[in-house]
Amino acid sequence: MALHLFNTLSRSLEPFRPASPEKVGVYACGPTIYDHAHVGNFRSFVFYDLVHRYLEWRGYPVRFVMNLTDVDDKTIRAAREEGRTIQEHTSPFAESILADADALGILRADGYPRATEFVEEMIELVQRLLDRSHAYRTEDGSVYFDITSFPGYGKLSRKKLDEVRQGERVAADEYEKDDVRDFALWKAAKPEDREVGAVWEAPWGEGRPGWHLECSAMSLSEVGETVDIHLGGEDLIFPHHEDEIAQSEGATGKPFVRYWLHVKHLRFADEKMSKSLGNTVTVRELLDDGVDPAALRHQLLSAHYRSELAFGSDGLEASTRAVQRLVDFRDRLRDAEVDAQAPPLELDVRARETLEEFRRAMDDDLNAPAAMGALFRFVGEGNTLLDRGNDRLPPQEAKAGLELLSSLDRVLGVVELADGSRSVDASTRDWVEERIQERERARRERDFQRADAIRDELAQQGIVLEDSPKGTRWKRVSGGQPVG
RNA sequence: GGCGCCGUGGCCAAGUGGUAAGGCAGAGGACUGCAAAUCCUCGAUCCCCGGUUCGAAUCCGGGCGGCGCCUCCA
Repeated sequence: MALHLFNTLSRSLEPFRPASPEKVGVYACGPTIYDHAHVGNFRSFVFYDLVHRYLEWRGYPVRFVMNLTDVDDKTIRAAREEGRTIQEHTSPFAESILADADALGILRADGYPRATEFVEEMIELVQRLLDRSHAYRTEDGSVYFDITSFPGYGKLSRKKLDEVRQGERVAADEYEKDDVRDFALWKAAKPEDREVGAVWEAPWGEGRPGWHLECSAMSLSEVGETVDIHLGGEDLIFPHHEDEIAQSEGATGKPFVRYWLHVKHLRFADEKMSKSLGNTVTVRELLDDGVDPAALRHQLLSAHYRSELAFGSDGLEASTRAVQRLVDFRDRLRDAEVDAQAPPLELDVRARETLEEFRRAMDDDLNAPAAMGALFRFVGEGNTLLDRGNDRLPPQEAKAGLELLSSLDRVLGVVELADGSRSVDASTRDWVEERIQERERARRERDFQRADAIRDELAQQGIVLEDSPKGTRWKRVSGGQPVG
């Protein structure tokens, strides 16, 4: 079976066929960088990363781009409040968001274009739309897209034009449009735009780009006229993506996007997490509170992207333990005794089966929860087999098992993250070893009170001991209590 | 009002026609000095009511409940 994706455009599962085998172009709608990103945003970004990683795992050459919106109503308002230019205001947030992305093990994109870097391209795009009579200028120097000039308008969101409620938009809009449903390509400069440096020169007057123009311009120049996959949150379907299609196809006459994928919202305290509802939690806050980044990543992958994900501390707690189970199993397998004479456990057979199950799940519209189900089934059965074999197995089986784990983790990215936050420096290592030896002496003398005191002391530092007939093993675990 | 989604064991969550993956939590047991890790055992008539079918969590109709979009939003 080949990879299948649910295309919002057709509302159905379609086999994935990129326009060209040479390069798969992916454009992801990124954040507006006027504030720190919250967990809901990162549900999307982690999903984008899953797409990125899975396409590469599947062997596609990928060009993956995510934009950063650094000029719009919100950035302008926020910059004014701080008395800064939009540039000054947004730059730190771009850094903060990329830092959070790193913390969650998100692969770097091939590019993070910012709207303000593509104003020239946007102006050209507007000009093309004017030339092709898809747009018109108004007296104040703004430019609007004429949606009646684009017959396909509404095809993504499945809205009928005459059903769009018009009253509120008229009241809310202070510009002069021919038709209230038209949207701005270029907004004539206002004093508050000038204050924060959000003004550019254009043939039809000074102003700034409209709401949706940046994605079209950057997508066209950074990925190409036809993008294979365009990613975004479900809230962007209308009007953002609908307008992008109109602009882009209006300008190029070519299909803009082959596959539209939209992520459902994160639910937090029974409603969607969003800034306007004021129920957001930032990634930064969670990490500062000691949440294991690997657990957060695991949690964000634990529901299918087209389902709502109920976010909360119970889930984070469950994910923390689930991640530890993966790490423990990997360590157990890595430390197992390999011996060509060992009786076969057939772990390699299970590894092959698991790989197939994993691929089948991911091929089915990137079903990460089902894919992780296959992984955990392997862990459970693997533990049983190792128990049976007394942690001794043939080398090729150990190798097959470890390779499977690392292969699946190239997609999931959970174990590598967990390893990162569990690393221990040399001096701590020495200290731990020393304390363990001391505890061993106490145990030999059957001074269990003292032995337990040492164990507790280590536990306070996040070091957990596991006694076994082969000696005492130790590991670092993630500490801290999730909030929410 | 228009469009759409969802309702699976205590929590989270796969499965969408052949009688219920997985994670977490819980109970009992094995192992352990005690733990930890691990293993074994235990738990769901899949919101309700009808219908289609040899057979439905899965399809259809109705109901109840929750959520999203229609406006900035991942």
